[in-house]
Amino acid sequence: MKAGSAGWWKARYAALARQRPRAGGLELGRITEVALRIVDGEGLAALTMRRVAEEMGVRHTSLYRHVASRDELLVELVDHVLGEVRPAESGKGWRADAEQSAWDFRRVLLGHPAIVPLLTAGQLLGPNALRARETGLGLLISAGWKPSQAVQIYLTVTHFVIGTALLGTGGAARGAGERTAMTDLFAGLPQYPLVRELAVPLNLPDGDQEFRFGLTALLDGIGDPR
Amino acid sequence: MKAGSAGWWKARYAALARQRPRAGGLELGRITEVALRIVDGEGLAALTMRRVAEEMGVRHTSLYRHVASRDELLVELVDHVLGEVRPAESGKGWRADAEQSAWDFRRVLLGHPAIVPLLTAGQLLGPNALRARETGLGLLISAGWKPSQAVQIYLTVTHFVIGTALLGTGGAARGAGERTAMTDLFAGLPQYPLVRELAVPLNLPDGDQEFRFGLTALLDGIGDPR
DNA sequence: ACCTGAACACCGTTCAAGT
DNA sequence: ACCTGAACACCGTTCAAGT
Repeated sequence: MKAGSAGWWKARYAALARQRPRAGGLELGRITEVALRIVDGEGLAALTMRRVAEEMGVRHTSLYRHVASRDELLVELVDHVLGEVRPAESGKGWRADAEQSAWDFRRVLLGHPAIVPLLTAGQLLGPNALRARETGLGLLISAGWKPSQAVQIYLTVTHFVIGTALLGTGGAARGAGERTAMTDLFAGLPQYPLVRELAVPLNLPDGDQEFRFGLTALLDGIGDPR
Repeated sequence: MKAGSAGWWKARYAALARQRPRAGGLELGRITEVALRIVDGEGLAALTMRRVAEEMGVRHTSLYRHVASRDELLVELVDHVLGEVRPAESGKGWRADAEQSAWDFRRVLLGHPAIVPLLTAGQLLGPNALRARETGLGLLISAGWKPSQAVQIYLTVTHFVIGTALLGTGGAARGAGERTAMTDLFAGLPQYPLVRELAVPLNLPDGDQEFRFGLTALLDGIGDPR
């Protein structure tokens, strides 16, 4: 059973419903917290089973009593992070709500850049993901969009947020060193005059501004329910 | 020197310019081809140095004579794939050109789904990436967009194409098995009625249709140069 | 100049054994 | 029920040695 698949989540939901408040604090919850701390601080590559175990003062083989694989841990981690997204409630109409939701989703993702690539691994079917989906669709449908349009809009905007988070964090040239290296590189490549001339805005994009530009264009282009 | 960084590419361009047509066919070119074949057929995880070497009838340690690391091989692979993108030449105005470029870029990415995640690793500074960038910016600027606007539009559309390719290939539920598993899952989750009702369009999105919808909205929202 | 063999320092995962 | 120790089958990478 592949971690994160529909079948996997079905078993997972069943386990959650069955679960009694255990004595020593949920072990999986603690593992997830430790994993998130490692990932936030040192990136995804630093998240090894051995490292998590070390942090918890336990042998790495013990973790397999609580989590079936590293992949499964990553799936739990993703839904845990999605739990930080707050439901939109601007009261200013669907477009304002959509904008606020998008910005809030972005805020959460930028807070945990290392887990963003994991959002592309497959369907997001955890409780927090489904809650956000339900809220988003409800917002659009009660604003007058037909269900099929609501799906389209929801997917497009969500994918836009994930895509820009993914490309904004990886793509920007941080630090003065990388910036001068870039100038150096283009200085020796006269065959690309526009690329060279526009090196600064191209390579030091203001992520928030690009996000605002794209989101505005997208929502302008979508228009209003008709 | 981190593979794919500006400094790394500078050295790489210098090496390319210095290079004479070698006797036995470029070794790095052959390595890249073998790597692409593996990746296309079996995914990124199957691309190990040992596997590439085996495919070439050589010991894996020999590869390090031609490529400094696996990361470096991945960077070469990405630019190699970007070489498949064809320059747009519709002759029907900037918007038609932009649409055609976006669809062509999408076509290339869907042809090599396993390398799409690599596009988010950092700046794309290889010769094929810069050529595409130069062409795209030229197209926009000669259509009347100001350079700063051209950069904004170019980045937004490019990121949109990458983002949808990334999320479309990973997100869709392929196959009847996964589809019935999804139905099964939602049947047991009455707390998400909209998610359940709209399970089919949400989880079996037509990637091309979502792409068309989003691209149209984006370009509609961007409008024309003013 | 290029390839080989042995070795190092890591991984994730399994499983019998202990308590 | 939970943790441990040893082991397996992998990785990427380095480097002295061969030709």
